[in-house]
Amino acid sequence: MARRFRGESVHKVDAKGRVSIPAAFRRVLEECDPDWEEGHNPNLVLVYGDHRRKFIEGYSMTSMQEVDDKISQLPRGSRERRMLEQMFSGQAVQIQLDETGRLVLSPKLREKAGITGEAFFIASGDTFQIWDPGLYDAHIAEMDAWFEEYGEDFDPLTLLDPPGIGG
Amino acid sequence: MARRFRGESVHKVDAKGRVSIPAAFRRVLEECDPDWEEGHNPNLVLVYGDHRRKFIEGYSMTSMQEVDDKISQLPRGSRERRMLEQMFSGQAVQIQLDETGRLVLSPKLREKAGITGEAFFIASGDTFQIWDPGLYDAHIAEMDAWFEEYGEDFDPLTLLDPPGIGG
DNA sequence: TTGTAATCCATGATTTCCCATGTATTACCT
DNA sequence: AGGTAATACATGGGAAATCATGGATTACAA
Repeated sequence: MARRFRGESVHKVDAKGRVSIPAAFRRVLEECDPDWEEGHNPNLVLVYGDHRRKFIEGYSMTSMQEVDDKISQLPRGSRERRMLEQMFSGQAVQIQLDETGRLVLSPKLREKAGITGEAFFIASGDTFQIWDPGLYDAHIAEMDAWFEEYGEDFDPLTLLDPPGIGG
Repeated sequence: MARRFRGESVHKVDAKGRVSIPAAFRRVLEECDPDWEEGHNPNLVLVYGDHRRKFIEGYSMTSMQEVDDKISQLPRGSRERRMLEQMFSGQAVQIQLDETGRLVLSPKLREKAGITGEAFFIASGDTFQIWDPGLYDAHIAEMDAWFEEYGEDFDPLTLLDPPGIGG
């Protein structure tokens, strides 16, 4: 697995749909784009297909490649494969960052994710997510509620070694 | 498990948020950064987590890798995994020490940990923690109170071999 | 030609880098 | 052992590069 994204931040979305992506994310995209070279702009893939998810998912070229490889190992014509191909091929766009590290979220993408004036970026392993800040807050609140079930001073690290899974 | 951090100390935080980290910690970070080489500066990951966490946790690259690996073994999309990715990818930053062994705590990080003019560093196994000195004192007091429950002459080493858990 | 989109330029705010200094430690020599 | 030189550290200040963002300009296509 290539370098991972880290961090979270909010950026303005202007009238043209332009948004800066976190500078730290650019470094990862550059490293993970086999075609990238110094002085040029890295490519990435935005996946918006899953209608149950209210955010856009950003893939570096190498992590997209990993997904593609896995998909092509599924039996041709299988329901699973067709579904995944639709999502990662059809309902996704490959784009290139511009000179100043911005990308353009088309009206369709913005509409899908409910993004208007601001976009919230958050790393998630080898991908990152783009949310409407308000929707993300709601999402967090949900997570928190679930979290509370574990008690006040619960340490998430204990989730790393779930009982019953030999480590 | 790679080399462990040892020791504790207090360092000034300047107006730009720069702090020296304990020199001994640097040696560990260097050894535990696969990309590090003599004359360069080691990388590390700071995890600041959510509002419940009143300190910043520093990971060497290898110990972060261990956590990442464990996370990627959890089922994709499970709440546990999402929770952990949020914390270790989203609420974390990868940074590099500067030439003089300092790192920069961004305003967000300082605010999260309540750090102002000074930062307290303390080793904790294969990670270390960064606290506001005052909050750390309070934390210690709490720990002490809990410790008392075990009785005055309790030996902490006995915690290493808890009854009922085969070693 | 008239909107739409991709480029190019501009700028204030941050962040990084580079240099400087005083002090504490260690190494070394006599 | 005592003194001195040589490092390694902790900390500060300013210059330079990067970033986030807005506006204008040019290229394109309906």
